[in-house]
Amino acid sequence: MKKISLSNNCVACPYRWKYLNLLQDEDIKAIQGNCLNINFKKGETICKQGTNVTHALYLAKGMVKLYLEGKKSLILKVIKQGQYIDLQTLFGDFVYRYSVSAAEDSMVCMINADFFLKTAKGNPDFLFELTNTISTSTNYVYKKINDLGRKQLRGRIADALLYFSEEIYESETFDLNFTRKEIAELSAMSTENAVRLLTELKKEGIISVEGRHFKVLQIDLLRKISEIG
Amino acid sequence: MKKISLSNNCVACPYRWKYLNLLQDEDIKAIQGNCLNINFKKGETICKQGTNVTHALYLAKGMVKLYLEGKKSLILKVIKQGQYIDLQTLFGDFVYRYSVSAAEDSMVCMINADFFLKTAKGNPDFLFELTNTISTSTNYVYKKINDLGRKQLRGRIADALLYFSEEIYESETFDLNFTRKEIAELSAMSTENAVRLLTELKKEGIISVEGRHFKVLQIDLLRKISEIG
DNA sequence: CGCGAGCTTGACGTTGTTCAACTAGAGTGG
DNA sequence: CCACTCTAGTTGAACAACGTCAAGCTCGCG
Repeated sequence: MKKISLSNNCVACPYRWKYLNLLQDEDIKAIQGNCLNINFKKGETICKQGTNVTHALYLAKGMVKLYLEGKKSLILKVIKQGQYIDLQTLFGDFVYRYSVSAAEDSMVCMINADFFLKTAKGNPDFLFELTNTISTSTNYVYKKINDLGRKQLRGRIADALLYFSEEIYESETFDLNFTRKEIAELSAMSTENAVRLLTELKKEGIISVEGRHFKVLQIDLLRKISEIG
Repeated sequence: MKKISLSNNCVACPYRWKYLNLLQDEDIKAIQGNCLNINFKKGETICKQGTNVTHALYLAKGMVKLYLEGKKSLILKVIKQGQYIDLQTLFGDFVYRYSVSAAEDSMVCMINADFFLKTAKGNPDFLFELTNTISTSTNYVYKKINDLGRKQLRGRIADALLYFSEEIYESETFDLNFTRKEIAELSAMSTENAVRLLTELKKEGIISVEGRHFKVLQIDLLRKISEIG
């Protein structure tokens, strides 16, 4: 069951977006009046591919995954707290190109879409940072195309490990909250091959794996594997 | 040899961006003073992966391809006249993630990057449309990931044909100005397989092909092939 | 007429998926 | 506390998908 509540103090919120301060306090308070806080448990769906955007979604706490649905899923990326989830949809054609679900218990701020866009339009500096955010995220997607379109399995699993280590957990050791199946979906391969390649990398001493506990031992080699594909 | 000239009448330019009119004439004239027109012959490189953005690039006339370099190229997309080429780089981290070259003789307007950004920031409505443009283009890239990450060759070649027919040439018959190798690079497959699949689709009566002259005969079937992957 | 680039086809080897079987651990109900 | 079941993870073997190699073909151009 989701716990829903009205936002009560966006101005002083410790989880607020780092560029929210580009707005005047009165604008922030107005947003607050149009904002709901919703709690999602791990695994719950936050938004669904093919539906229309009605709110700007800001991930205040937790972690979510963006993925494409179909016979088999493809995980586009993982988003950590402190980021918007759906800006390019909000500023695009309002149709979600992907689904989003909680990778751990998460809290999402839902801000009325029209109101959010109006506020953005009235605050160029704020809008400018939103635009930068969208652009940076687009560039990530280009990298993803490069990875999927031109690398073999070994390169792709290396990409996934580097992604977790460098982007998501920001540490050479991490406790992954994703299954082998999800690693495979992130790398666009079968679960079996993801497993095989992980044990291979483990045997070669490039990583160590114990269940969900990972450690990158030779990051240079991992980068090289990623490069040569 | 490139023909370079100063822009001389952006206000009345028949090739100008459809949302340029959101700027005041004085702003447009200021842009004009910071804008060069450059002609590229087919095949010439317009910008190079890994380099820094110094200008906003607007494709006034012609057609270009965006592609990732490497041992083998991967064509991300084709851009037709009337669109900006590098907005997400300009608003991102200023490093080109892809190379661009002319698919036919083209004219590009190069507007000083700092000046362009400053102007955008000072004109929220204009900036808003730029943001929308970037967002829409991001959504296209998600589709591309879906195509490359989850479909087999047959689905991917169908995607390429639909892309040319529906997005680029906007006609069921078209004279392609790309080689078989480039079709393959757009679909992330070997040239040989691109050829094989095209003749296959031809034999099945789904398309007709004579050299570079294409005709989509059964678009429903093509869409179905694209869907099932 | 000869040359080279783009195109085409078949044979073959590699890469990656699918299927099937098995293990370990976590939760459940008697 | 012990069967029972369910899910995640693992491994091997068969099979399909795809790329590479080699050869030949066509057409435009010098």
